[in-house]
Amino acid sequence: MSAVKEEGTEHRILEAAQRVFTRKGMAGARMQEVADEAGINKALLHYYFRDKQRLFEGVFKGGAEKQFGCIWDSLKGREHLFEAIEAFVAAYIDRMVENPQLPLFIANELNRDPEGLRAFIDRGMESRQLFLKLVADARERGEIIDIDPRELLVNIMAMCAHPFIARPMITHIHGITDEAFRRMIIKRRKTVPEFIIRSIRA
Amino acid sequence: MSAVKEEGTEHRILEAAQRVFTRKGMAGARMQEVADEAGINKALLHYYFRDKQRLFEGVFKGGAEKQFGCIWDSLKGREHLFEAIEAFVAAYIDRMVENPQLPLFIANELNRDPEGLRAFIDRGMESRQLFLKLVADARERGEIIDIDPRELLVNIMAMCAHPFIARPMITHIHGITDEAFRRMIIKRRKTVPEFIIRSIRA
DNA sequence: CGCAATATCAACCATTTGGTTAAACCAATT
DNA sequence: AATTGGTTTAACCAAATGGTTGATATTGCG
Repeated sequence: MSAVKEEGTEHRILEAAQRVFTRKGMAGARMQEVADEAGINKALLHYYFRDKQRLFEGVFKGGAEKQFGCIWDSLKGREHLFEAIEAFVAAYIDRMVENPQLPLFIANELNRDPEGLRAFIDRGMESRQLFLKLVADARERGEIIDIDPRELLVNIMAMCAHPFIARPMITHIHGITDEAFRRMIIKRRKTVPEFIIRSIRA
Repeated sequence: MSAVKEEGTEHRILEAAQRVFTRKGMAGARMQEVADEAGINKALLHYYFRDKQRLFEGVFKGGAEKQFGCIWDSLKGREHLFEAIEAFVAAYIDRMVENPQLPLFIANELNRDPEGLRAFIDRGMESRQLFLKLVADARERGEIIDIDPRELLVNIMAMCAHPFIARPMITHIHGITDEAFRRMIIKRRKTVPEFIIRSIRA
């Protein structure tokens, strides 16, 4: 039994599929390419995941949903808004560094089929409530200015996700290498929370 | 001659193609669907635009490139950073309101083929230089804190573009209607510059 | 071992899809 | 009216693609 097989075919398929799907999107991904990347036969793909749609869902559940759940969870147990923002941004960026293609992939598939992926979004609902409460508390204590908390959340997520979505544009327009881009991202774990907090502090 | 024909077949094809391409992406778009949407035969598509790639380029040049050029141009002639930021954000959001699917489409195609679309990005280079200069000037006058201007530009673009890219996620997680989303966007023409300027003002 | 269940594969099939062809249409010109 | 040029169409084609089948390994177990 080869070392490759030991890893478990199903898991290997999911990893390959995630790479291909995030690279090419649902429409652009080819079953043959997934099979090749997993080092197996195309028929075996349909043996484990009946069709493309189910394979896609498998990838989405195992990858995207878990990653984003992780990000939302970083808010849990926080008692102060600023601390929560720092944790959220750090978690967001760390997850994106692990899988830089993810945000664009998710944005795409959410646009393609907004209804079908409700469950994915719902996982963040709980943490969203907590975030709103932290904002309200901070506002009451006079620590921050009056700001629409929903807009604040949009801004935070925008600054975390967008560099990964617009990466080719950013690297090219600023004439920086991939390595410099990586350094910029790492720096943003600190600068983004600073940027946000400076903007809302009373 | 019917009123429809009067508009010019080529132009009508481009409009239809832009709708289909931005809705489905390059890989997901079907030539037949473009033909249907333009109310013409599929063969006629190939008569005007030899193949899918050329049709895509036609759409990109006529749509995306023009739109983004417009945004960059809003910086021209500005003398003060804050004023420039206000103009840039307003132009960015206005263009996106006109064509909400555009940022996701561009992000996708730029990722798919970073090399092939250099010309598109290059159009912004001139304005980018101006932006850097405005930041340096403001810094010298002590009006703003010390901040990496490239990161600032990333943040600005992130806050402008991301709501359109993550729209399904935002509307669902905040439980708002399309109309409420539209209002939020309009409001952001003011709140985003405020947010940014508050954050960088010395 | 022998046998049943699971896993894997090569070859195949039906449909979709980008692209072509040859003929018809139509408006202007001779 | 006949010619000519650009425009439009229906029918067609080859390649790509998602999915199936039936046979062949491989594994676990009595």
